[in-house]
Amino acid sequence: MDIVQQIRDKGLKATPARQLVYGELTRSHMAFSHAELEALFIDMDRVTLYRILKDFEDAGLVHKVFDTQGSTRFAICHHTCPGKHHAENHVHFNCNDCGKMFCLQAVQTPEINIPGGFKVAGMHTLIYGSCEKCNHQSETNFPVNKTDELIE
Amino acid sequence: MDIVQQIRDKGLKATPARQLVYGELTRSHMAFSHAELEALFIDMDRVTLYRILKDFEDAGLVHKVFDTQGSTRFAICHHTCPGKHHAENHVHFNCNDCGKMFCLQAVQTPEINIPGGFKVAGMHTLIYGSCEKCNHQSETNFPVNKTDELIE
DNA sequence: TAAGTAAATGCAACAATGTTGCGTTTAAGA
DNA sequence: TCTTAAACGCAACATTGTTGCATTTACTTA
Repeated sequence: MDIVQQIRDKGLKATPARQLVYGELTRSHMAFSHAELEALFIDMDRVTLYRILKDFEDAGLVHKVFDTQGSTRFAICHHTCPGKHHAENHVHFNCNDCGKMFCLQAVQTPEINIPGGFKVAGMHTLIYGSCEKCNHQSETNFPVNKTDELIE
Repeated sequence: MDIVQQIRDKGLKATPARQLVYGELTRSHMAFSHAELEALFIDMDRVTLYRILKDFEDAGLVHKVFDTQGSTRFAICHHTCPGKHHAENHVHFNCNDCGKMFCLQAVQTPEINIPGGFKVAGMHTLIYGSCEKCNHQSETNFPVNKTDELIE
């Protein structure tokens, strides 16, 4: 299904700005910060971008996550989220070196038991370390080749 | 060991403000936001509080965590952290109702395997739901008694 | 216990991130 | 193509955190 239709299906108008943002997010498994998107779409108004991300989140198109620095990031919802209540039951990986954040769709958040009177509703799992690209670069210590660009 | 000595042992001067902050943090297993501490110590300068928390973090006295809203919180390091590198291998619980955040010292972060070329350095586990107090209040629906104040 | 000094504080100013109000423009259905 | 609610662009504001600098204070040592 095309991008325009996916946006419209959520009751949102498929404006050019929204198509750009949604397109970028769907094309990768990355969680983007506002700053990253702003740098990508330099003509886009700052406030408009904030509102697009908020609207997408409310519509269940993207989910909001926080990286190891506490910065807000947005990533596409691959498993359709029912409205504002995001399942978001997968794990995120944050690279300490390049700062990029990956959605590991395939990895579910683990089960965990906690003591005390806590009623558990869900959990966030954020793994950090080195992503493949950075990892590889630091080991080999010479410029990586073009194929590495395809990893993400 | 007393608070003054613990602060001095990290090479920091045990000023009144630092004693107040460190005292509050040690007395509970809670992770405090800057705003919560500011409300607690109304005469304390905003910037001073920021610097105290930063100094404590650098010294390994407290660790920084982020709650489900992405807000920064600080909690005491119960297992002595070597300088800036915090072990912080325990789980945190964030109450959706009262917003408070608890350090579950007894619960270690689970083991997890992830695919791809990621090199894992560590992980953050944040569980959310209802804390005992809020949980209990919503069930009973009448004012809780004084003993509930002791739960934390 | 007084003096010297590096560290900590308080204040003002600034920076980054996010929100709100409002007038203008535009997507999409009639 | 017309209409209109939704989205946008801009300015202003709010919150959170940082930096520079002059003043004060905790701790050392004499």
